[in-house]
Amino acid sequence: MFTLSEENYLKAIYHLEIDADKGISTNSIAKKLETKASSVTDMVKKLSEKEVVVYKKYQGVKLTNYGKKTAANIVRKHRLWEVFLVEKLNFSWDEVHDVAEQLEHIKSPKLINQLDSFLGFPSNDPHGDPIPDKEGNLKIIEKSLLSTFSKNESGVCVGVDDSSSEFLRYLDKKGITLGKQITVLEKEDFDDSLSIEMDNKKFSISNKIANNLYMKK
Amino acid sequence: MFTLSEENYLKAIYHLEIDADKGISTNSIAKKLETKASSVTDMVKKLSEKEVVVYKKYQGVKLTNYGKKTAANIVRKHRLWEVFLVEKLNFSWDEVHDVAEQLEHIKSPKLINQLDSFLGFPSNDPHGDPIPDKEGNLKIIEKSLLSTFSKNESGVCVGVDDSSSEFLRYLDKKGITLGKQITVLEKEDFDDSLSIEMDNKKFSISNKIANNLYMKK
DNA sequence: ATATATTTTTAGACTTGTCTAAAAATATAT
DNA sequence: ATATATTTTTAGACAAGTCTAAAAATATAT
Repeated sequence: MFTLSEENYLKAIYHLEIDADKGISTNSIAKKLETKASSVTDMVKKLSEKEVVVYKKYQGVKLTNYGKKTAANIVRKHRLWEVFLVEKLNFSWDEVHDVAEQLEHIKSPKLINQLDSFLGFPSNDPHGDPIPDKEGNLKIIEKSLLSTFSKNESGVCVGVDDSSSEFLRYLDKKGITLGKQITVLEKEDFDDSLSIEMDNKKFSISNKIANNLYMKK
Repeated sequence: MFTLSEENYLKAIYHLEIDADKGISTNSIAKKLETKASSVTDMVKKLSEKEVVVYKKYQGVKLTNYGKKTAANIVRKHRLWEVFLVEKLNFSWDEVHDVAEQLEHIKSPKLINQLDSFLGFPSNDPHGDPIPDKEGNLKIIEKSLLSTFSKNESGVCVGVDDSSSEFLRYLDKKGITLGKQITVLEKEDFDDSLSIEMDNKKFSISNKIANNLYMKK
């Protein structure tokens, strides 16, 4: 069994490992959890004791298989709760994160399995992120940032990189939601902004936005 | 804002105050929370600092209005989650307690209000206990223990006193659920057991059982 | 390759919530 | 009313998780 704090560390390391394949540095964990490097060192030793990470001084950490599975289960809970909040309790996608952050720590296998079934076994959360299965496996889908599209390319919005309230509310304002078909009409060289077409309407978005939108071609 | 531990103390004191009207003793809190009297003294001082209880050395504690409201809100959350687990996730009434004990500490007013609405604003939890409203008010209903019924008296089961799994599973086995009409046919003097009629069937139950069943006449 | 900067770890301290053992206050019994 | 028992509080300790400041290791730059 893991404490709330241990679970948060596991989840942070899990997320960091997804984009970086090498050992995860003490500092990167500290940054992600908004804590101090010294605290990370302390905790990492405990996690190593519990055999969820491999840790060698000054070399960073790496999740063991057991650690990966444990972390994936926390992420699974987080994302299922997010679906619940949006689908059943009328939360909008920019409001779910903080609550799911609490709910993910509830311990009850029955609860999460029943919730999964109640929600119809969803495969993605409200931000398009995949929900790990019971064994902790993630189905990675082919996706690319809208900012990488070239002129006249077209695709469907399947996810967001940044899940901050500000960004999500901006998307709401523009009518950009998961499932929307978007076509790049023009790329501006000087600021990398894009002219796009969506719902038969044309408008332009900045590079910063395009750089946070995942598309399926 | 209150810590998990503080919330548990508040809830314990709240429940103890419901049947005892005087100051709640250190020992009774310790017993309820399965902790030591010295720990209770420590915590009670903190709660007193936070103005949720009035505490005088050796005199026990009493919730302030603010404390009562805070505690009622935790109970409200607990009972709403219990309804959710039974009605939506197919938990049986003997399985909900431990999970609700965790869920009651989730902090999000929107969550609990939406949950309330999603459940259709229930007034009682799966054990028949009333759910406090947003202001912390409890609607106390008129109810009496089946053990106090006299011969030929009849009523509807509206709650249980003991919510232990063992007791609830016994009731399931006998088919006794909330809403069932029960008539006392006979009272045995030597062991205070009752012969009752329910669903056109006659059977007998011990005094211990009758002493844990709340009825509405 | 050596000096400098950065990262990581260690050492020691602090907070929260708990405990044991002993002291103090209150309650009970004869 | 005095002795005895019970309850409550205090004092001091401990574990978990965090922090600051200093030391040690590693990385970077010229």
